Amino acid sequence: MARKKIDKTDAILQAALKVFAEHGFNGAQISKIAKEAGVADGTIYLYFQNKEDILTTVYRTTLTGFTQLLTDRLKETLNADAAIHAICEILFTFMEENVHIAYLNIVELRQHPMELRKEISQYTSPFFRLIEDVLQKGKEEGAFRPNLEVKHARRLLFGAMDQVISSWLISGRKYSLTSLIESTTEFLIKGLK
Amino acid sequence: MARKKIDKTDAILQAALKVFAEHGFNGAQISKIAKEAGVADGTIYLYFQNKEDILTTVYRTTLTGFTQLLTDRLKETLNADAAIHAICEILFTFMEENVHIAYLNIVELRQHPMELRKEISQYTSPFFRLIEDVLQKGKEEGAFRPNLEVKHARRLLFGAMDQVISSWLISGRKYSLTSLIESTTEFLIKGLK
Amino acid sequence: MARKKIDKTDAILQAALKVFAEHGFNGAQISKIAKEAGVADGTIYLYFQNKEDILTTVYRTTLTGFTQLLTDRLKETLNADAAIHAICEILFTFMEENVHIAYLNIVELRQHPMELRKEISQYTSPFFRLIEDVLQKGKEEGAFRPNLEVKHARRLLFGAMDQVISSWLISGRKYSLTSLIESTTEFLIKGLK
Amino acid sequence: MARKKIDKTDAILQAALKVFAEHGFNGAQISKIAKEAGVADGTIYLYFQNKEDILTTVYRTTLTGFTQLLTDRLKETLNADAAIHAICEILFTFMEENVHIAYLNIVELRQHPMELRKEISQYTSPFFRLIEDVLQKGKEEGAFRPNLEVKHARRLLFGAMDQVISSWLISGRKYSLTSLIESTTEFLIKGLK
DNA sequence: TATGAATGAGGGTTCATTCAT
DNA sequence: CATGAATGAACCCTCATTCAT
Repeated sequence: MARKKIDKTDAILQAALKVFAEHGFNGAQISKIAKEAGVADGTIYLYFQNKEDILTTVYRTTLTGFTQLLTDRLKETLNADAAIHAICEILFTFMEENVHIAYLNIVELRQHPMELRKEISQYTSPFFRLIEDVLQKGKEEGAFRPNLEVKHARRLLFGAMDQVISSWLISGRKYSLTSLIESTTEFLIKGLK
Repeated sequence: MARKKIDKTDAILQAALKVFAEHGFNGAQISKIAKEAGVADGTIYLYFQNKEDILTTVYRTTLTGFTQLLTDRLKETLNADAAIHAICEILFTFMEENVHIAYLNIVELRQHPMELRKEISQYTSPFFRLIEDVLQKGKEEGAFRPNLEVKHARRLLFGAMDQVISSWLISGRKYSLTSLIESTTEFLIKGLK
Repeated sequence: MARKKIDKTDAILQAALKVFAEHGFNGAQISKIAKEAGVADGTIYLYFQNKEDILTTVYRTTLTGFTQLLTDRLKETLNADAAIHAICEILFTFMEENVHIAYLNIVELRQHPMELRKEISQYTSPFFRLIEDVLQKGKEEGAFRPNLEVKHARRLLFGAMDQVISSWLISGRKYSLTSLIESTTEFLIKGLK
Repeated sequence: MARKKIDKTDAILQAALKVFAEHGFNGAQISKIAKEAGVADGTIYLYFQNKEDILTTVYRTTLTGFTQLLTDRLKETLNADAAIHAICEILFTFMEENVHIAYLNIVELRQHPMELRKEISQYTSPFFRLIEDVLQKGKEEGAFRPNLEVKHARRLLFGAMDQVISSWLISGRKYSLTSLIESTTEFLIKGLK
């Protein structure tokens, strides 16, 4: 029973991720999501409060999963430079393997009223904190310059990588995203020295 | 007469910029824009084809103005490093002085159907080309590393700066954006070496 | 279930017939039709594509029904003169019993862009062909004059009857339409001899 | 001055006739009529009360002119049969020479709320009375059958001719209307005997 | 739980009419 | 008299949400 409930919730979230990514929040009708999930329109409201709740949940589960993945991987890294490399590698690989999430990110992350955006940023912050931890440790280890403002640096890092991903998507994914890991990492690490 | 027409066009564009920035494209009702501009709903359609046309025009005028400003300023720069500094300075200063444009940028730039997005990218590309020119020249001058892929580097640069601006806006502009010019420039230039 | 769907489709068509007949296509607001049908505005769009689709469907069902009725009746007629009489009788009787259809006919039949008109003429042509068949057979049987141009004669016939109906409606139906069957038939048959 | 006023009134009426005929009442925007007439939108309201007033006036002037023409011609006819022939000839010839009026007739004559239609029928009645006079005289002369109900016969006559004109227009005027005078007249006269 | 038919508020756009110049 | 910019009411259609089954 509980199992069934999770299955259906999942089906809806999967469907929503796809439809949101393809059409954006406004272009994603509930009926489209329902059809994609193989349930009735009304059923969706048994699992979610409203359309916004679906989007929020999609973000939460997605980002939680990604953050967990990154956390695990960072434990294996030996030094700050390797950690930066790992972050970029994990991010690019993950996006190349989960294109819907990548699209959702650029299509939706920036288009909402401040209110909703704050709700969403709640789920990005663990990811951001991971980056900041790496930067902080790198600073303490002497790998990065001592006057580095960690939060600001995190924004520069994330912004740069995010833009690379966006451009790749907008181009229609005509080239490999992971092939850009090395050159991107070089830029980032040098910038932090 | 002609003067009056320009005035009204301008009033509508100003209003539209504000309302689009505050509510996004979908949340911006024509009636809201009209009220803000101090005209009747129908009047807007004497100056613009439709809602999309307003957004497009806002982008065009806005970005054209900014690009012109940047072009002029870049002529005065002596070397590649100074040019990078100038780009960041002009961008941050402009955004701090034109908050609506800044908001519009993060709220709208990425949320539209591909068709409209291509229309818009038409107006961002001159700006991007300016950055690329600087990078190319810097490469040739030996200021940046020789294996730099110009387009990719432009994305890294723009993404990093863009994210700094976004974060500043999302924070509610609680700190000064221009105060971040130096630290941002340092990151960018080092990354390019 | 299916039953219910048909009922609602029918209710909307009935309402539409009435409202179209009273106000014409342009004067017939969807909300008026919805109210008359006892449904919400949006419900109409669950059964029809758009306003035009409603009108088209009204015509189709209406004219199909009438043509069927006439076809059946014509099978029983013995000669050409009787057939002409039957056509007039069926037409006048039908219109007297279905006033809305009569009104719709004169209010709407001729007022639309060519495109829509062609769509509609699709449903009138079976009726016209029935008349033409009668005329052709009458010609062959020697009941009508041999140099009769069938299509032209059909227009004369239909026009004459149609005008009688129109005048009757415009008069406010102050007299009986069916009482004019004999005199009308006499005119038509003599004209064809 | 007075002359000028008439000129402009005329220009507007000519333009309105054309635009109404081409697009129907609802499809005929005031701005279209104004442009066609070579005046400003507002100017139209110096000469007419509103859009409906323009249509009404177009009908009045048009039909008055035609009725006058017919009156003159009927004076020359020697007998009832010749008069019927004359009516058909004048009507078909006039319509072939004034296509806009012909179109206006079928596009508009039947599409209006009863109120407006009665206003218009005011201007058609002189024409109808002319036909009725011919029929009455023919009855008295013994040219037509004695039990002929004049009004009813007029409707049959007019309806038949009107339909021939309509079909001709709808066909795109691919054949000559006047070539149908003889066959039409034959039908009408025989029907009246 | 699940369904999907029904709801009805909301919004972009048109265009007859007005009025300041 | 003439202009045409401005007005704003009106209307078709969409779609998130509800609720009877």
